[in-house]
Amino acid sequence: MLRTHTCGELTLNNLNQTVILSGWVQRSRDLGGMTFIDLRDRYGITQLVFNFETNAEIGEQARKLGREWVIQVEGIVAERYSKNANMPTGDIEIIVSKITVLNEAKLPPFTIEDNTDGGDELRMKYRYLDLRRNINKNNLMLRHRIGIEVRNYMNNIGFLEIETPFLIKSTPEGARDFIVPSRMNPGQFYALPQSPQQYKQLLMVSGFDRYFQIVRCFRDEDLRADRQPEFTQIDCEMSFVEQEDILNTFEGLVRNLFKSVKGLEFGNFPRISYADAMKYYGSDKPDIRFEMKFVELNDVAKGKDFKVFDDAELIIGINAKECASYTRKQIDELTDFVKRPQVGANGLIYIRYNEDGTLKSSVDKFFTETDLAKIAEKMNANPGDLMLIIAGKEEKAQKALCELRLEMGSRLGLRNPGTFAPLWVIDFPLLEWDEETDRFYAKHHPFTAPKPEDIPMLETNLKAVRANAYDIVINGVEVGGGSIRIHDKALQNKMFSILGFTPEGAQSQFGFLMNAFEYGAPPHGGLAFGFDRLCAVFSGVDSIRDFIAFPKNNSGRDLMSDAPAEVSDEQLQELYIRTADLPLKN
RNA sequence: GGUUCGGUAGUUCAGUUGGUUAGAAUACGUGCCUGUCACGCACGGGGUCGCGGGUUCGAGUCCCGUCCGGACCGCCA
Repeated sequence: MLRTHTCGELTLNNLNQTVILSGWVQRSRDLGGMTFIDLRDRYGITQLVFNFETNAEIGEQARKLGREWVIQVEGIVAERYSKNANMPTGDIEIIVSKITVLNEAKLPPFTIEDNTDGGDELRMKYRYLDLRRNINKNNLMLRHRIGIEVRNYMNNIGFLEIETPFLIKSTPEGARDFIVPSRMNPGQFYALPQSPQQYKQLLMVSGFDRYFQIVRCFRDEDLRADRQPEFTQIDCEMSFVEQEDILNTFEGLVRNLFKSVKGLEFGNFPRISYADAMKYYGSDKPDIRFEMKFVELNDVAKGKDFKVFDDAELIIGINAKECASYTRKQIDELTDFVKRPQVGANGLIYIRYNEDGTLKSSVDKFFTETDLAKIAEKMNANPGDLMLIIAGKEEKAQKALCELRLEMGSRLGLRNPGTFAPLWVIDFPLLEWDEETDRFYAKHHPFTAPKPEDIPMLETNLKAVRANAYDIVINGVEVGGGSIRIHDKALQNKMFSILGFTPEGAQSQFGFLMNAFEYGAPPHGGLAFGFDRLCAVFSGVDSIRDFIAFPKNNSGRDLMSDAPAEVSDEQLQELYIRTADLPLKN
């Protein structure tokens, strides 16, 4: 037997038992007359003790053990002289009588400790070692926990988990597909799914009225801390439902996750329309852990001969409570922040509402104290507050002020990772105009149903048509989104034509789905959660990589295996792929 | 495609205006130490300053190029 117990379970209840433990040497402390070794496995750490007075021979063996060696020990559970209240096994230690070295280990390139000395790159290269650390281990355990809770909950309310194919047909809409050459069909390619979208709709046609799947998805787009080329969705679809049914069902799921995983109770999630989200937060995924809503100032700010304001399409501000004491330097910092190309504002105007009731601004040349007081009143500002104002084209100003609002929220400590503010964003626009290609794109995807009351506008005002589409947002992170789908063939054809597909083009891209819809498609809709993001949000961190066992870096590389890599000419020849078109190196 | 930050000991970093033998912490090794748990103390080994070129009497430091990594914008229905 290699072990009788794990390294995390022994307590005073096991006193005087003879036990066998196996694990990794975390660290040793050699005090001369005695040596302590921390033995680690997935379950915890147990202290081994070696006393040279009672058994010098085994003490000598213990001294030779290096970091991360894999060992097995046999010994007796004893009560500690000096206990360690910080660890679950801190009351006991093992008086070891026998050591077996199961495997020696090279010195790890970074220390396997909670406060490791390793940098990101190195830890990625040796990811299997990094996963020995508590932080990563706990993240993967949380992921497992959430996955189990999702499956239990969905099962309990009648959902079936059904797998869909990974080798599918490429679709031109949306994200770039990863493509896979077909050896048996020269010159032809599969695509890896960006999501099981069309298959889950086919399952609705098949009558599986409650489907879900925890499934890997693939998108060949540039990466971020919260975006990986392969990621996992909790993909869900339901038949015979309206938007309200879906929101309620999945709000139930999220509420249950919060309760079972975090022990938190929530009432009904607030709902906000896309239009209001943009108006008040400048974002379709607002962080509503704090207020600081946008206030539109066009009527009180224009007409004072200040060109920036008079020329602006939109003038909006936020009220940073209790920030009137901000120094010139701090305000300059904020100005630089919004002027960064990524944020894109041309400048920042401030109005300081001093404690004595006077008003001081960066535009005093154009605005009298009375003018400023009007703005202050509109922004609900009080003495001690600092108003920050951005003007410009509507979209640009909203985006910049959104960034500034989040920055101020962070600076003021209003974005506590332990606080959770979920909400639904609903009534998304159906279509999005693309200047570059001079055509409409589906904001969500081409199967999204317009709101019934907006259908007449498909003939008159495409930009104003709203969709039965919705996102669930937690703490400013879009953790899920979905829509009611079109199940009416005529409406679907109308959509394809608006999106610029010829009937033949639509038939060749989506024919199998369209054909299926002729055989009795039920009304249906669904939603997909980003599983990795959900885990990250639950932990209050930004990076989903921390919740993926073996993630890619932001160039899409696996630093550990060094994928992607070149393949042999033979492999390429089998696939009828020539290398001649590759960019030359050097 | 773009913006920006970084690359110096196993590791994390410092390195002033271009100037003597490139430092610290930690890790590692050796010795001492009987209650440690970030043990302590002493000593020691450890460097292609990412790579290539240039400027200079002299380059870790300045310039050009290049490779690698991080963050972000575009992109991500």
